[in-house]
Amino acid sequence: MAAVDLTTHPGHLARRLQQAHYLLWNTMVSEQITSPQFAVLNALVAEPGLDQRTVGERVGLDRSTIAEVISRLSRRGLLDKVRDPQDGRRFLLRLTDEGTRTHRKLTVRTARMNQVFLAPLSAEEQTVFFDLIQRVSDAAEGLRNPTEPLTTQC
Amino acid sequence: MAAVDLTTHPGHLARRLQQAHYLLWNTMVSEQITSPQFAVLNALVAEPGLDQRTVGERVGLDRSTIAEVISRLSRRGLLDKVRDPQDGRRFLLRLTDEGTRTHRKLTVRTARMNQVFLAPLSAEEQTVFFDLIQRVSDAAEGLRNPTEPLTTQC
DNA sequence: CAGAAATAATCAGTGCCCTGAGTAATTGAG
DNA sequence: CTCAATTACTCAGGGCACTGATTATTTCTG
Repeated sequence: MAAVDLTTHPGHLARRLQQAHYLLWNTMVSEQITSPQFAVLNALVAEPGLDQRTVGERVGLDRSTIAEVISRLSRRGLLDKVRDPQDGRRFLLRLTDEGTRTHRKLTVRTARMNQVFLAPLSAEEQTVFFDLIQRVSDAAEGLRNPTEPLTTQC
Repeated sequence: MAAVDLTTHPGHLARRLQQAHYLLWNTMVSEQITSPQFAVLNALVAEPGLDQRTVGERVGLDRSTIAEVISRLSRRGLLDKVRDPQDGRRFLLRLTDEGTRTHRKLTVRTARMNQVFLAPLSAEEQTVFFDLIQRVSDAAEGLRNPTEPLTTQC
């Protein structure tokens, strides 16, 4: 009797959107490489030699998850992990040739998939879609970090 | 060099949006009950006595995931599973009093959380936000089902 | 320089999410 | 009525996502 309408719950919509994307990715892009894995490859194409933590920051994955994703990519020979000689805590990450090839191939397919995925929206609507989601995500993320830029002096 | 901009990739945005929601849910709604679990409770408030598969359909969870979620809710005493006397394959699900109380309590908190989550958007923008996400999700979901309504005769 | 604080990575534990294979019960066709 | 197809659920297996605790290394401070 007191049930709510989940279609007005952004969390539920976000989950459904991600599921829909996951399924389309599997059929149109790759069954081997997942979307988060592609994001990691992409980050390392942009900035080779990043350490694990920073890659996680770039693609929005926490320390544990990024460790798993990287271990899978490494096991498949798509990237190399080497200890940073400057800082023995870090591992520096770099794509292998195979990793670079995979990224290039998936970039094309991903673009096609995004077109299909966004096809129900007009060009203007797509812009709004990106803008709204990004604003909500950024704001929510900001709620986590206790707004530390308030360090006036010290 | 050939890296792409992930902020124009709906899949990446969807993942970030869901993460942001997950974190806010944990701080503002509950650390015990997750958003998918709440969705199940909500479905059973609307339609008590549903079977497991149908609940999954209502909230958008596949057979395996819904089984896990229900088993957790059942373990916590929030719902009861009883064999359907009419059909021995089914389990009929029904909230316990505790489950109903939990749903009522979380409904209030969820509404508050949604307000905070959507605060960066104006009222009109919120409407557009729901509409766009829903259209994209529905369309993608439609790509899965091979449009079987095309059964002309047989 | 030595001990304390901070940092990068790992591990254990929980939960969500999907597929493919298997089991038990029901339904449908011959 | 009997056997095959269908259906509800379970199980095994892979991957994503987070927290809290631990380990190794570096950095900061007295």
